[in-house]
Amino acid sequence: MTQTNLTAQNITSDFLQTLLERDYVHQCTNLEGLDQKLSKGPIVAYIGFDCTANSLHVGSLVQIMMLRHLQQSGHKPIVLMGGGTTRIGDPTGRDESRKMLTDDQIQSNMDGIRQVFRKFLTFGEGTTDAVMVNNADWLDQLNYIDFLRDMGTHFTINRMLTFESVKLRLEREQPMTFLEFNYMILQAYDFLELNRQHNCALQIGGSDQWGNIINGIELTRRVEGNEVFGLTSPLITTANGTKMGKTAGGAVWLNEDMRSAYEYWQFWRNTDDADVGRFLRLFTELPLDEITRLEALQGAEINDAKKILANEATTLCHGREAALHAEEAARKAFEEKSLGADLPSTDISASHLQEGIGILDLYMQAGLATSKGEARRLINQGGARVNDEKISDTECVISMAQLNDQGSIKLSAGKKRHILVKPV
RNA sequence: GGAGGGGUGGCUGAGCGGUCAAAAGCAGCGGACUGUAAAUCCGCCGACAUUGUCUACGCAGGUUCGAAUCCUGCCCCCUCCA
Repeated sequence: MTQTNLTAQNITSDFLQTLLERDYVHQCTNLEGLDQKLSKGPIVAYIGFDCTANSLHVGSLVQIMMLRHLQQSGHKPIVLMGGGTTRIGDPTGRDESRKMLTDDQIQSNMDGIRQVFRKFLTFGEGTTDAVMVNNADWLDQLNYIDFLRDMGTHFTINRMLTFESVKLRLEREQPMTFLEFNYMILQAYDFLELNRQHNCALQIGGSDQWGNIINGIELTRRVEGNEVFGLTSPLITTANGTKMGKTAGGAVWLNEDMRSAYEYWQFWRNTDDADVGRFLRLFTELPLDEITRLEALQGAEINDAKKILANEATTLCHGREAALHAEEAARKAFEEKSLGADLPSTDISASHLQEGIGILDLYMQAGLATSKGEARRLINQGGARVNDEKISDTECVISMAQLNDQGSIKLSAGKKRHILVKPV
């Protein structure tokens, strides 16, 4: 289980070639072996996803993109939904056990996540079509004693205690329950099961999954005598050291009903200068020479590269049309400082507006402030604008009179947050 | 079961009878500077109400003119011992 020298030299498979060139690879259990296998013909590979929320966010995007590249290289991706393991909770990187989710919550989360994958992968019955499976299908039926006898013998406590996820908890003297301790065994069993059912030969995951992946590989070898592989991606951080994907409004969700295409576009548009090249490689499919050119842009010109990054990334997730809309809305809002009909909008009762709505309430209804106090602060500090006119009176009333020609009112909070209020 | 330590605002973490809506840092928000970047600087940062009211320091009571701070009971967490 040695870590191989990670260079694109001597690599013959398209898939690994792409991954290495674009910096997707952190560690691989056996790069040469995997390369050979990939070169001989289509293989099946999987990535597991938790069902802890009803959408994935950009934190999972590297994983998703790897599956996409896999499929485009002529291999078969399996999206493993952790319907069963989500009931346990992965202790990796956590100090506390996860709160329990009900089966209903898990089910509805899975439904939401499924929507995301349709955008990035082609599903179906063909050899390279993606499939989605749920580990609850096999985990839920396990018989405890049988499972212990069949699988338990392949794991030693001695070794399990050396895994990072366990060791850290123990060292930090944070309690780890037996339930969580079993997580790695169940995840290992997933790999074995997928190898049996689908001849799956590769598990991909984030670098924090290394230990879990190793366990699956070893279990599969011991039980089936099959050699399977593991590959991890680096943890993606931003230039200023924070985990990528966290933003003012919380997680950057991939489902459009949780994060509009406009906001998604804006997220990429606001990428740190230093991250532009790396993100273009990871999150777009532009050719490498084009990326090299873009990331070399200096000063304000790098904004052009950011727009391309935003367009490409948004296209992958929400479609070309939505991306262009978002770009146009942004152009109007930031470059022309005009109203921007494509900005996100919110509805408001027309009769309410007839009577007039206090500016503070309006900001709250538009979601630009969470309390009147916050709205008041915004106004007092000069960050509030209605139709691009600064508001200084916290008591002013907004009515139909403020409607612009498009029949809406543009509300701004600061320089970046804009929303159109439309009477209904 | 025994001994000790602790539960404070989104987080970290001070306060240990009034001057505490509660230090400090982080996060967040606004402004300036810029390139819708970074760094930096300034301001704000419980709620409602035009400076007063209400809600807040694990939960429930009590002492006091007055408690996050003292007392009682309960819940939860941690450490050590058996």
